[in-house]
Amino acid sequence: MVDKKPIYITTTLPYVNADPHVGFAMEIIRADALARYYRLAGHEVYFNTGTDEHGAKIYEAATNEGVDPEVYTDKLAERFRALAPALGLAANIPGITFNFIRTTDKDHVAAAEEFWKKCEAKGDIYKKLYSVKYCVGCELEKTDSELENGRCPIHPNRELEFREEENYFFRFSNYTEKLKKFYDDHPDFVIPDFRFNEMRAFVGRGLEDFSISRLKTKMPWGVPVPGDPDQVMYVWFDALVNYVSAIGWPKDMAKFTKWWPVIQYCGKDNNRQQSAMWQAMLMSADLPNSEHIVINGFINSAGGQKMSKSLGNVLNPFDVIDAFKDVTPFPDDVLRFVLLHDIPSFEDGDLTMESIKASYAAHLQNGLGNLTSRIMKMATSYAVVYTDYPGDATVETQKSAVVSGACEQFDLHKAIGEIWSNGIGMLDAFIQREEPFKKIKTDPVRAKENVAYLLNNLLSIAQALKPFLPRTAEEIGRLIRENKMPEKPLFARLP
RNA sequence: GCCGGUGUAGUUCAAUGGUAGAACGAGGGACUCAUAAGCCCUAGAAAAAGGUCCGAUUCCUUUCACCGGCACCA
Repeated sequence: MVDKKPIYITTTLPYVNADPHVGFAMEIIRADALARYYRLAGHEVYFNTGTDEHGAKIYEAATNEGVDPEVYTDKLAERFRALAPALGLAANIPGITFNFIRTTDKDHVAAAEEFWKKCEAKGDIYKKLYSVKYCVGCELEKTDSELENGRCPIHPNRELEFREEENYFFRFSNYTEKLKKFYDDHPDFVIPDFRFNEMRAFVGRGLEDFSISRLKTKMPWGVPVPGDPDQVMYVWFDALVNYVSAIGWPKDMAKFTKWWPVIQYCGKDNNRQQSAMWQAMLMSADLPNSEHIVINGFINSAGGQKMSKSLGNVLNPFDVIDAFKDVTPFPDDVLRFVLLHDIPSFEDGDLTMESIKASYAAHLQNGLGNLTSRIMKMATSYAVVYTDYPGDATVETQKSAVVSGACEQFDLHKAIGEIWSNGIGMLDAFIQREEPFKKIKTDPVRAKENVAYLLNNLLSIAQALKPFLPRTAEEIGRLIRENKMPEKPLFARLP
């Protein structure tokens, strides 16, 4: 067997100041589906996810609860760790190394410090006095984007104070030309192309240095800055390093070299950090750049309305799974299905509990589930087992080429859509056209050939579905192998 | 404001300089292997105005609407 290139896929690390939301569930499910796809294609795969645990917001939240940040983050990290079993992630698949990193892990902290030193040795880190805008009314620092007409929108009658603070900065400005060249040399670096264009425009305007540390007296919850006990790293700097520390950098360079570079999934609000800032940091540390940055859109509520707590339209991934637990043994696959099938790969999409139920009924209950039952009913009744069927190699090859082509372009929405439009629908039509259930009385030989053909194709659908709906695909495969009807409907009607 | 994008059936999307396709939803029909599922049929669409062209949904211009980006929120 030819050794295929090892594949390293990572999600961003969600900030643990809130429970997992459906947008992150989508990100991690897409990354998981891609990981499974590459594994099935014969690659060894490293799958990384985890939690980003430093920074002011977490420090404040912990303080408000009156607990140490360590205690607070330990609790929240477990909530995110629980996503793996709940979402059917590939945590125990041979050939896929599942890694859950916390930015508070000892190795990660050491890696962040080492990374800092590399950038510093390069001359890309310097200390600078700069002024932050401070609203006395809010008792908070304000960024320019938070201001209206140079004033705090909550306290427009108060003058902003300018407070001086000394922080470390990263010489992002050194990398304007290098990033431009890198982008030009890697025309598929950011996916989709319109997100890449945004980055080209951003870098094209010229880059400003950004701050990468905070005063420890104000915010102690961070990785210490090497050689300066008064400062901790700003959470971005430390968190981004996880993509290399997760695969052993710098202490296990053999492991690092095996897996790097990485395919990174992230939301559209993370484009700049991943595609520009992190890439400049890698250049500074003399490490090769990432391989691809894949940018997801957001999930909105009905009519494209943003989800927000105040509107009460926030969709919780665990609620979705819960809503289907009584009608199917695979409620996690229902969530995976709607996130992959109903949301465009690169644009924003809408999702509500109502739309999920409609999609479930149309595609899983009346589609895949029903098709499996009707085929397996005939297969068991006529004693047709799954070996020695005639097959239709041409059609199958074309279909799988479309699916795998779409996967390799990160268009998982297109890939799973193809399985429904050119797989399931065609088999239902075939049954209607050939009527093997009638033919069995007049021409049993032909009828059994028809059923064998159906079994063959149902199996190929199950194979194609493995990256997307792993448990369902496995169950359909089992039914075919063991020549059994489903004991209960795979996807029963909702009450 | 500047830059980029989008505007096609009730909804989500597709293709195309020459008859605009599909899926979901809606209405109807014949069947029965199946989860009253599935199959077949039907209805239903180019934001507005101008230009180029024999011919424009497609190319160009303008208007309108919506979306994204324009750095320290992770």
